Amino acid sequence: MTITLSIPGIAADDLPLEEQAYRRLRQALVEGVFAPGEKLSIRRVAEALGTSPMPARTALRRLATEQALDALPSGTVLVPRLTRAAFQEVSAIRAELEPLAIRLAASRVDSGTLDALAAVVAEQDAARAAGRPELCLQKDREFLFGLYRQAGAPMLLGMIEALWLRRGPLFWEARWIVMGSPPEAAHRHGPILAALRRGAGEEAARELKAEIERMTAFLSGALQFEDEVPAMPRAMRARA
Amino acid sequence: MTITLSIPGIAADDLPLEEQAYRRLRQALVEGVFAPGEKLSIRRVAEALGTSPMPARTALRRLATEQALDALPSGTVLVPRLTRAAFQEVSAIRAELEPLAIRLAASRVDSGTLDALAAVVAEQDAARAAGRPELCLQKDREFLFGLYRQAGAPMLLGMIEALWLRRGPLFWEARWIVMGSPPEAAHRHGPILAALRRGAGEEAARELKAEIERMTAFLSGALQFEDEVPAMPRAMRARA
DNA sequence: GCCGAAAAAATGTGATCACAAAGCTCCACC
DNA sequence: GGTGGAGCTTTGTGATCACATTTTTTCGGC
Repeated sequence: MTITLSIPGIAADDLPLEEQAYRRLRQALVEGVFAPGEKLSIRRVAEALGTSPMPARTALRRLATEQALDALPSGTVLVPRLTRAAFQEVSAIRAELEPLAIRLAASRVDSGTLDALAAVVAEQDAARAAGRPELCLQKDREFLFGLYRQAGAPMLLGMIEALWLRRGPLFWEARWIVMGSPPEAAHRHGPILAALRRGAGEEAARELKAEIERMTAFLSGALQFEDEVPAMPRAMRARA
Repeated sequence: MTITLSIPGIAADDLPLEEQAYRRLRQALVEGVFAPGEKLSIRRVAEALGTSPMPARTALRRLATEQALDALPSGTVLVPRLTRAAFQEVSAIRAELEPLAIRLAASRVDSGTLDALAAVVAEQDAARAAGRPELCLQKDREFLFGLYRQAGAPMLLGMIEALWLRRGPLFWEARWIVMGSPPEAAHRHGPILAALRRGAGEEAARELKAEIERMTAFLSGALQFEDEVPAMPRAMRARA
């Protein structure tokens, strides 16, 4: 029962079903649609996606391979619980890789791109002032990845994306905390931009590293992790 | 036509065929069985493995996901050519992540493990003296990963393994160069061990970083990369 | 001899089926 | 009331088939 969802000529989604499944699952993971610890069975996901089990199976395997999902020895795959240790591990790796990306980008970025990034920072500040946390986080991501893309290092970019994916659900839950947090916990991208304009890549990298470590310390104190929650809520959301 | 290759009770390879295919392909990649740029079709690999196309397909996809293989837009997968830029990118990432692993391991290793690692270093020196490059590289890997495992950081370990996998074929080709190289190009693990015994994790990390950067600079000058070879040999090895 | 179009082969994708193992349910029995 | 096991359900795995697309080969024409 294959149902074409849109006119084949117009649609941009002529991608393989497996790719669509992968992206939708990935998006759902970032958005925190699934509860940590929830089992994702191939057939259930396939049904939710309206496809045969095959694309779902491949997509789930891909996500498990990049550790965005955990795999049981039986083969069953489930949404990982981000423990405190895992959060700190992800943060420690970020604190090494993202400054490296900044250093690489520093010698390649042009002033036009820096202007565009400055605009993103301004939009982020506006979003924060307007009390729109999800837009604020989106702009934050836009700024950083816009910069990382300039590094011209595709593998590094992929690894950083995987880290963000892993951290995704937790960070999404934490957005309200971030909004109501004291000023010292807010991202400060201005100094990074300033350093880059001066061509001081090393300094920009140090700024970012400090920012990540500051944010990690704050969240580490503000968040309650999966391994510290006595009872698991176990939400039953089958949508994908 | 499913042929059980060994007695089900005794064999340790009761793993899923997909897992076996994945490991064999991975091993083959590290050993440089495939020529860079060689296309690996699902059916050909499946035939070489003696299975149906399905496990081969999943295994190839997994390897492509972790960027151990390149994927064409058509879906065809091929052995990546390690360009100079890619080699330097991998090295730059290694120079950040592996020292981090050392730092994390520093506060957790016990002296017994350090003794065992010292033995590995001794074995490596012996292998070098005996002119056995493959054993020497094996011991090198054994030493470093033995240390990284102590970090208690599974994601980090997985990322480092992926980096080594990507670098694998090239490094394998380079083993003769490394053997005949001047002393300043040889790995020096002694100082790392010494620093760890003193509990100076930061110093050990700096040592390793310097070692990786030294090695990178040397290989960068000694090796001829895929993007710098005028004609591609295009070996036809179908074995898996 | 060389270029290009048509035919043929090969390839990736996805659906469906069969099967074995793991998990769960429910009821009998202690 | 608690426990254990039989039976059913669900799950992952792997094979096979059909189909559309891409790639290669081949052959005709310039």
